[in-house]
Amino acid sequence: MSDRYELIYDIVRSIPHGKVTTYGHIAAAMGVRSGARLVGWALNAVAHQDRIDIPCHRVVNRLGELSGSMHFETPFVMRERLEAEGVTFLNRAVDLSRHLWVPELAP
DNA sequence: ACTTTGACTTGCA
DNA sequence: ATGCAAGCCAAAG
Repeated sequence: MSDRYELIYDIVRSIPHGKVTTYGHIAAAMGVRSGARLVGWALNAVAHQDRIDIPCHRVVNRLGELSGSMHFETPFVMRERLEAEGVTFLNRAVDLSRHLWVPELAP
């Protein structure tokens, strides 16, 4: 497990309640140019492991779509969780203009 | 050790 | 506006 993973976990865990962020922003926050795929891998590893303390449902792609929803038990649980937190949806994507949260740069 | 793929993003055609 | 290709890091075959 690399340090980048821990950094990803830390950032994802830092997402405020009712907010969402994107893979690209997380990757950019951790200093990687386009490590968005790493974020996806990290979350996948997280989902497969016991790191359920990480709100992976608050991580969406740049369009606000729940790309990872299909990796949950059911594609609906992710959206329901977000809606339960007060996140509004525009059709199939999160209203990023209202709920997008940009992580701070981590040195 | 090398190749392929993935919960992504950006750029060019 | 839509489609294909490249770039990035890490894990699995």
